[in-house]
Amino acid sequence: MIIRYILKNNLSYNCTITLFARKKSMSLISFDHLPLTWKPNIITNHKPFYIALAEQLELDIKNGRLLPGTILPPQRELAYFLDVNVSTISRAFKICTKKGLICGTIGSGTVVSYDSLTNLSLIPKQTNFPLIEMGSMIPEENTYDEITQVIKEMLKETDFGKLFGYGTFMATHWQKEAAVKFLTHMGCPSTKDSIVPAQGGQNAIVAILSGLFKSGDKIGTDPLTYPGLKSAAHMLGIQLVPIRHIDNEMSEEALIQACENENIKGIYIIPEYQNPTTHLMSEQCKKMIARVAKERDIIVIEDGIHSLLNETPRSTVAMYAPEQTCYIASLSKIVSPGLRLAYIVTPLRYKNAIANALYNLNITISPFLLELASRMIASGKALKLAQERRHLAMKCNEIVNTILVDFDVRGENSSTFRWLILPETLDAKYIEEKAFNLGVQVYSSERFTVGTTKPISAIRLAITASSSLENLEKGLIILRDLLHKT
Amino acid sequence: MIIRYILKNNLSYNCTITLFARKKSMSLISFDHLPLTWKPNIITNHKPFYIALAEQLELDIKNGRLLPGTILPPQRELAYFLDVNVSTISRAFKICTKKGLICGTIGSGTVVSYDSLTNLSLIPKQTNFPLIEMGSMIPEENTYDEITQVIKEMLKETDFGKLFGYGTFMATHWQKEAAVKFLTHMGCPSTKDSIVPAQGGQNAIVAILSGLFKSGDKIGTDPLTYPGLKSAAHMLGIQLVPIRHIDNEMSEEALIQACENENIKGIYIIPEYQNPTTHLMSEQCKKMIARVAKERDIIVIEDGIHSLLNETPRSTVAMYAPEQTCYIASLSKIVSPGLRLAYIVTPLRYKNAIANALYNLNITISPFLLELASRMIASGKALKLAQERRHLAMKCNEIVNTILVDFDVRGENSSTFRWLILPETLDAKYIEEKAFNLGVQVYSSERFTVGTTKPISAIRLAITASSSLENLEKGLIILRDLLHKT
DNA sequence: AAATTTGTCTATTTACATTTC
DNA sequence: GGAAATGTAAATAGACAAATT
Repeated sequence: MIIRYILKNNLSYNCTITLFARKKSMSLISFDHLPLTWKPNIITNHKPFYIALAEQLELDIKNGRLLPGTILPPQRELAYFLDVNVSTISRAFKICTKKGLICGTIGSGTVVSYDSLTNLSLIPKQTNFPLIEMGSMIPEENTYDEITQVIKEMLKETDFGKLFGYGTFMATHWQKEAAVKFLTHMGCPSTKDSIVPAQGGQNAIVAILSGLFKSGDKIGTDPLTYPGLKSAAHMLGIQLVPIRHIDNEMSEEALIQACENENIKGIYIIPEYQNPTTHLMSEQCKKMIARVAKERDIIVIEDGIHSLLNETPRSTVAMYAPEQTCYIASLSKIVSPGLRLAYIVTPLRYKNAIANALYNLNITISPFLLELASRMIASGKALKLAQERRHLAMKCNEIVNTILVDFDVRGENSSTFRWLILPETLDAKYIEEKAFNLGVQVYSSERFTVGTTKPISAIRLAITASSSLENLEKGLIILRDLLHKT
Repeated sequence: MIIRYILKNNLSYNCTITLFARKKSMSLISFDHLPLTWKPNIITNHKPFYIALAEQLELDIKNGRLLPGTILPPQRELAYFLDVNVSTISRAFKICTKKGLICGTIGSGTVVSYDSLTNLSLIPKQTNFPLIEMGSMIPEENTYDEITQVIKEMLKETDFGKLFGYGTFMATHWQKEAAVKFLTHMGCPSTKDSIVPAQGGQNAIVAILSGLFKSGDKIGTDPLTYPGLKSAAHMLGIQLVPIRHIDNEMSEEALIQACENENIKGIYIIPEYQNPTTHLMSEQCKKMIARVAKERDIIVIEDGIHSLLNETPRSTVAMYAPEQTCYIASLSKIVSPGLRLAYIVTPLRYKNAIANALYNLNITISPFLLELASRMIASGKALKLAQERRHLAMKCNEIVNTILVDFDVRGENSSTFRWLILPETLDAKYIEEKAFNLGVQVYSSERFTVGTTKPISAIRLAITASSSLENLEKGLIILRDLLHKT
């Protein structure tokens, strides 16, 4: 049996003793000296072997027996060790790959994901001690007087009550006009026909993913990206593939490689104020992505979530490759988080699929909120709120720059969050935990990691999330002292 | 080879000639006389065979070459005909099963689904001629003065603007109290801890499905059910299994069988005013479902979408099996469709999973709409609207009963829709088409069918959807005349 | 640059379970 | 009630392709 294996697979181990030891039936020989990084002990319990193996793998990862970054034994070695076929191992690994626990590359092996231990969802934790929130990107407390004002005006009109009927599924003409206007400020060209409204940015992402992709499809992303995309993709069985960066941007070579080898069907990007790195994508990179997308006919999901932090509109990939790009323009972050509204700009060929997905998810959106948003935009109040948001960010950033002057904190002064690079010796996750215990919530790089890219040690600071500038200052000082001490 | 096949499988065809003809290599012999119901012509085009086969099957169904109800040849016969292994056929069939195109039963064979040709989504069609809407269950045009009134009151308060901030993710205490009160009127026991708000009933369904089930899981349903469930399940790769009825209700035997053989993880039911049959579930059946659910530990998704059409609350499965049941209480149909709000009552053990799923889908819901809904409920205005809705239904039903007196039209007089049973000789889908051409939109039974249950010929009439009683009358007369004529 | 390592995919073998007759 | 018909699932065999050495 061993001989057969060697002959058939042209194996050339030079240690025959080891080879002999691999045969399970020779149970007297101990396996202890074998160099396998993982030696699962499978008790099938009448379960199919591949399922039992997958469960054991998951357990061992969750228990910390297998740490992120661990390279698992080659499937063939495991197969031999466990006396089953390679395909059986492969099948078990595939289950865990779909769960985002591991990630395999031909030639290099299978690695335990770096985010396998972080909780995917970023639901703000309930604590029984006061917490300075710099984790979730919840905009500051605000009274939103402009919105109140607009609602008051709306109430004067006789048709007001009708806004609680079903409304037109796809928005009225004038509402779409308002959307087009809004999108112009984000640098995204659009027409009334290309716009579909969704219940917020996350809802838009889920709709695009579920409408244009199917379970098993792959989407390229930055090596660190928005966790909401990760959870949505995970929910739909869509796999994310990190595209290697050069100078903080996707490298053309890596992108093309992902198209050819991984067969990705789309990419997700946040060109302005990338989450979490705060990076602003260069003109050149936008054009490169547009070109590659056109050449390979892949779908670009361009998330303009922070685009209005730019005072004047910058270019978009949607501009350069309108037939490839689904652009998401959310109002939540910029105008008001309670508005739960986002516009999707889609090429005509994808419109039906996206509209259908939205119908499956929500049936329809609130006509009241849609009308409210449209009026906020038409009246210019939406942009005014964006302006205020920028001003607040500036103020917060002054504080950040002062307190964290000794550190490498990436991000423009107009950014509502910053990216604090830690010395390589410091484990970001450890700092997140320590900070939490000191009453400051921040999120470490692991939470944003895609696949098996080992994230640099860094922390995202949502600087406009805390309830006051005083709190921000307090939180930053706690963080600074923690870093100096550690 | 043939001999081997016969020996191995103990086949006992008594016509050797036929058997000989099955061998592909004997290409001179024609296959024309073979009794296969489907003879695919597979051109692989470098695609894997199983994928090519699945695509061909889908094409042939969509093209009408394979009609709903057609029994496909046994997998073994097809395998023989195409000279491949049974498993290859099986794999191809599985792809189409997941798409809802076919449905296989061990022992009985594989059948083309009856809803394989109907468009899953019920997005109201755009027409350039006036259409009397009796298809989509869109509530009538209404001015919703009560809502306007409540918003006016809300505006007077100083904190109003804060309702456009992020709000508390899971609703405030008093909002939950309002929800509990609302749920009491629906007969569903709840506590503040067991309630999670979603953006409307459909959103709630998607959240429960994606939070508690995974791709490949099976859920039992009525043989005819709400199409929104079908599309949501389809989107998530969840398979629906029809549970056979006896006297218009799920039969205990069939339910237990589905648990044991199909391994269903849950069931979806609409006990009050079942969509589309209008059936009110008996006390006995509710108790039976609760008992079986407890015994087998399956999840009951109880959709109370029409429960408030009952003047006084009836019992719920949630009452009898609170640890098994996720109850959905939507405000859209009863209070106002523009409100986009539903409450999910969940057993504690499922709460986290559902909350997480909702976070993945929407991040959060509009605090403004949540507050508005809570006040509508607390002030008793919500129930008043439900009352109005019942009254309107009564008025509409009088008209229905008068005009369609010659027909078998199921449903209480308080129902907002009715179920028109057609003579077996009439094809419901044909009537739907004809009616549409005459300017009346109705939905035929095929749209509600799950799997391969051949639906009875029937049509759902959404009687409160048309814009006026006159229109309803006009539409019904057109329909009556059409039926008399055909 | 060639050989080796390594993950992945398709198709097959085999066993199994349920329904029908 | 037992045999046949029928779909399904697990594990295997073998080929393939990318990455590493």
